[in-house]
Amino acid sequence: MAIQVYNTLTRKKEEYKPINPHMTGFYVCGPTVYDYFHIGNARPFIVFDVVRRYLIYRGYNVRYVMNLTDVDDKIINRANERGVSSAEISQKYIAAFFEDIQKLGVRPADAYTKATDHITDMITLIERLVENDMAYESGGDVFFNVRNFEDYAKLSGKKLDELQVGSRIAVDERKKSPIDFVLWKAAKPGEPFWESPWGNGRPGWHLECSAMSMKYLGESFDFHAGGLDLIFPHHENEIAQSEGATGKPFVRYWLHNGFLDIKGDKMSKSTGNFFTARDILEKYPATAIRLFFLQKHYRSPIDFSDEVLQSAVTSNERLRLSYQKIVEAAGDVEAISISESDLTEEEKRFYSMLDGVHSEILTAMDDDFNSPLALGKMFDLFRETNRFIDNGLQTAQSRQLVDLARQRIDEYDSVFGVIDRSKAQVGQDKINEVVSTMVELRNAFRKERNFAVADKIRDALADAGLVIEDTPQGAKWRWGA
RNA sequence: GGCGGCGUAGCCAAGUGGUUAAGGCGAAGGUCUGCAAAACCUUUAUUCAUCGGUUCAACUCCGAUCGCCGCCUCCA
Repeated sequence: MAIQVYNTLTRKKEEYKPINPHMTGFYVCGPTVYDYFHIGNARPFIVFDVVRRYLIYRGYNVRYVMNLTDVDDKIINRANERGVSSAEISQKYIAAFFEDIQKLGVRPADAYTKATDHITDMITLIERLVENDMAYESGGDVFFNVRNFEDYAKLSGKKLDELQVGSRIAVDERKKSPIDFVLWKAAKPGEPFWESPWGNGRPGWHLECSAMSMKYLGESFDFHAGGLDLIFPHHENEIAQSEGATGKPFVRYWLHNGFLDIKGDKMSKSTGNFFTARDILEKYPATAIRLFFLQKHYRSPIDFSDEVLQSAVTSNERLRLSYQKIVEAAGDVEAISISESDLTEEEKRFYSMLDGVHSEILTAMDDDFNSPLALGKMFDLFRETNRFIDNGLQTAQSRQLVDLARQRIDEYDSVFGVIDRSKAQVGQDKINEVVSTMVELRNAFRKERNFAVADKIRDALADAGLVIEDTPQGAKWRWGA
């Protein structure tokens, strides 16, 4: 079964066929670094990283590139507000960006490309467009000549005559057509600028993505992803700039994630209706935040609420504790091969459940990365494995099977990253000794059936975030949620 | 106005022309426990916004209605 992806360009699911069998090119629109990114911005970073991980899991050699847009009106405005340089602003928020995605468990891209490092590539691209009569200079600015690019609006499906041009932004009178967009902006006082054939200036918004994606992934590549709102104009204009210059199809599959809403409204910096990712990370574990996102399909809108996030925290705890239980139950198993004929009936059932879940998870993810369905199957796998363990592991084969389940879970979680392993180890420092002593004391009181004191110890530890569990193997402690 | 999306249990959420409408959270009961915790078991949608239509058969396709949301030139 091949992977099916929903392609915004064709508005249907298509089978994924690599352009180049040796390299899957994947470009994701990254941040404009003028502020901390908010939890809605985090969605594409997380979900497309998962898409990329899944492609890798399925054997594709993915080259994953993300831009850092560090020249832009918003950065300049922010710099002016604070009386610092644009570079200071962008450096600060690039550093913050890396901190935040790292905490969110997003794997690093193969390349992060900064717009300011690629000015000459952008100028070259504009020159090609001018040569092709796809762009024209006017008063130090260079505009894309939309009327000369036949395929314009093929991604967004808009009709040029019906675009309500100027509804939000005043139309520049130097444009040949109001729908033309700027490729190069002449320098204004107090703004960063670079030299160009059209005088000093700076690149327009969409240009860096065209220039950098083609530079690192080739003039035609497989995937380009970003938020729904980027379809128009950003990605539309990228197509125009790229194909207008090369005459080749730019991107095969366009992927767009749905929005994160707050009480039904889009989370947006311009309205002040947002929470930064770093604030949310203060309150919730990253694996719970990931689960929150991945339990909904990436193209659907999500309503952000503490209630739903809290339920993700609870399910995340369930995964975390069950995983630990599975690891402990498997113990240090010897690598013996499982021969099906030696298995008990129950073991056979478990073994075939493992294979059933495996194919269900692959089928789910193959179908346009249906992570909610796949995670549902993973919860099934946990429940079945817990039950299998609870029924008692009599044979070496049984423990071997549990270990196989553990391996499978590790595989799946290499894609999803929803199991919190940060608390897997009980503390190794002084706290460990203190807590162990407390637990021993409590055991002593329990033996004397002095439950009042024993419970008081347990309550005190609970206040410190520690959970005591009395198991058949004795009392254990762990960190709570 | 143009284009696009959505409406499934208390909440979140998969699904889709015909098997019991996944899974998670919550709630209730049970096993285990001194009590808990964790885990497991059972229960929790005769029904998929509403109304029509197509069909042997629709939650799934078509139409209408209501409600919600996004984009329409620098927002993920």
